Amino acid sequence: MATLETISSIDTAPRHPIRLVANRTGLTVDLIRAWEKRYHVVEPARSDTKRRLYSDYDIERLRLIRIAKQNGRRLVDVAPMSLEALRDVVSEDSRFDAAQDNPAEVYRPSWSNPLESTDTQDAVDAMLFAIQTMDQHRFDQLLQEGLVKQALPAYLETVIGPLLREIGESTRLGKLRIAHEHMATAHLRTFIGALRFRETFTGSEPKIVITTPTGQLHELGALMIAALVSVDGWLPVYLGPNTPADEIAACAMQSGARAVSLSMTYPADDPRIPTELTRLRSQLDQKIPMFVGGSAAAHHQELIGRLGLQSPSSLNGLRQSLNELRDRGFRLQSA
Amino acid sequence: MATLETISSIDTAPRHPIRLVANRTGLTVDLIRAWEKRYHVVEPARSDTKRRLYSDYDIERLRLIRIAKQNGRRLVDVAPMSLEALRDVVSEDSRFDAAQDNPAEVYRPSWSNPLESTDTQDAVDAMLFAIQTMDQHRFDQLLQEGLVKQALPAYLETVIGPLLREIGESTRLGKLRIAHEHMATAHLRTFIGALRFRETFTGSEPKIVITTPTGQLHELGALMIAALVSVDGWLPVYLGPNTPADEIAACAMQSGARAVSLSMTYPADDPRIPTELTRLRSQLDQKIPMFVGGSAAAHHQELIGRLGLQSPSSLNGLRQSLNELRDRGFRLQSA
DNA sequence: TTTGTCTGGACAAAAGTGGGACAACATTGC
DNA sequence: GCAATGTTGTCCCACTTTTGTCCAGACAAA
Repeated sequence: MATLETISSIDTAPRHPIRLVANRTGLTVDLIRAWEKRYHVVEPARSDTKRRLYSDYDIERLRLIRIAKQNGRRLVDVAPMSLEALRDVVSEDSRFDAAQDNPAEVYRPSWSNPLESTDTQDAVDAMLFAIQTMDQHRFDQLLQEGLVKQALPAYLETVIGPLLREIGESTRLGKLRIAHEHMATAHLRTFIGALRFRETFTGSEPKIVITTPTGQLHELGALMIAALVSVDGWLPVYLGPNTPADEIAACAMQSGARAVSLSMTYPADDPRIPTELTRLRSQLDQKIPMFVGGSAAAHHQELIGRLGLQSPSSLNGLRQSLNELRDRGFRLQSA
Repeated sequence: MATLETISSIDTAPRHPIRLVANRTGLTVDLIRAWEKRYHVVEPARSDTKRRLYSDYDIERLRLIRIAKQNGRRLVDVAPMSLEALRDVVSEDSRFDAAQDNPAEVYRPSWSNPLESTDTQDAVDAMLFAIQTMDQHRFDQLLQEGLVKQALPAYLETVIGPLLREIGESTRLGKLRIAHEHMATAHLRTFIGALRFRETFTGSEPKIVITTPTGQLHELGALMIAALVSVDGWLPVYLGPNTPADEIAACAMQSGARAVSLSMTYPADDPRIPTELTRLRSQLDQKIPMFVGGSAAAHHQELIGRLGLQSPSSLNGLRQSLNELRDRGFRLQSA
């Protein structure tokens, strides 16, 4: 039974080119070579033409060293360490980081509680009050009520959207606790998700892949879009948040989607966004339009223009574009 | 489970001209020919006049190779690979790319493994098939149907749990793409979330805070617990995934919860877990029991014992503990 | 006739290699 | 506080290997 030894061991077979190592570790090719030259951080095997060939073990080492550096360690110190020592160092550092948290604060409601919600601002305020008082039942009730008063698209644009913004802003300012935000987000996830099933399904709807790119962990924007487009006779293929470009492309192909929509909110300047969008655009059939929305889209105007993506300025704009696309599709099919 | 292998087989009938292949894969015509000449990447059949005729299989190969190249692989390395090997390589790469935050949702409850009757195994297989073919409507239908046949607690334990495990495993093995897993996870999030609203609400239920600790991003285990306990007359205060210890404590205090339940699955050895659990236990009223479950709980036995946490070995065990707690509470209140 | 594909080869761009330079920054010694 | 020294990421060069594009002339398809 060699299991105990072998389980945790990492493959030391050399097979990965330097470019792949750079992709996986987030280091640059130059840097990997420089580290090797100076400190022998890793000593990769070579191909018969002197190309470096790295093992999984090497990659893990580099990854850990990078994290150690981010935690403030010096390269000279960590370079000669064994994998185990590196793991220890890294986990010790992150343990320390986790310890510094924000202090608890006294809770005091900062919104009044408008019982009769006349206009949308009142509706949002009432919901914020319910969130702050952790009154889940009331929150659900308000969400349901609002939906009765307005059609879904208007409701999403005038109530849910502003509500999300207020929640984010209030949490940032400390008016809401993270716990409140979490509870509200979880409820909204359930609520908006359930909306999609209200529409009947005929099987002939055009499909649209909806998700967020790698690094974007907030899914509510995308989920709102899924709910919205299902009203207009699209069938959303909803993938949740954080989907790699390759997977989005493959999904669009397999499902035969006619469009792709991405939502980006936070972090707005994630360096992976340009790469991912470019990759997706290049892998996707040119006839399939890509829509990008969300607050972070504004930070990538140039890229969006260069890649020829569509970036509607509002949910309504998105609806209109999709309606046109759908109708154009119908004409094509019948012609 | 031969189904999963067979349905993914690809047509090898040669019929596509090179131009179409170029359009579909995003490669140029010249490049496809060059790859063939130099590395025999694909060896298409020929028409009677020597025109190349590609099969769907060839196209898939070329598509995968293109993606592998974008991931940093060298053409020489990937050219001789089989389709399966290519799939492995590509899915491995996109999993470990600098993205590296989204390893397959491997939900392996430490607390279940009943003998799986053929009935439920069939149900799971049917769902897996729907997922693989991206038949969302069918998947929803199957989820709903299953719920009619069994009571919710049994359904969660015998169908949903095993399904999650199979999805995780299949994705790891490359039988499912990450996109499939994402779609399935998103649907399950919606489905399980909606279950909580089936129960009527009297306002007198004891509350239980349910979430996952910092670093644990997979929420389905926690959400299942929320659905489960609402059947037994608890009101879940559900916070979604990744909640810091301080926030959980504050939430328990504000809502007046009688218990806290945490789900931990991946990563099992996150160094933040001990810190967070210790912190939470110390901030929480000693009279409030903490339940921890999920596959990662097994990695922290010693800690769980030291802190005096409860770690039921099955969903049923959790139910029983909570029922006792609830009834004890009633006696206390009426006394 | 016009357009597209085929073969084989030529050529050029991209990417990798070893070596070194250099600026920004941190640390040390005084 | 300041200068000297050490650390580290980035860039440049000359050269090799790998990979993408282009061309010419023959033939096939529309």
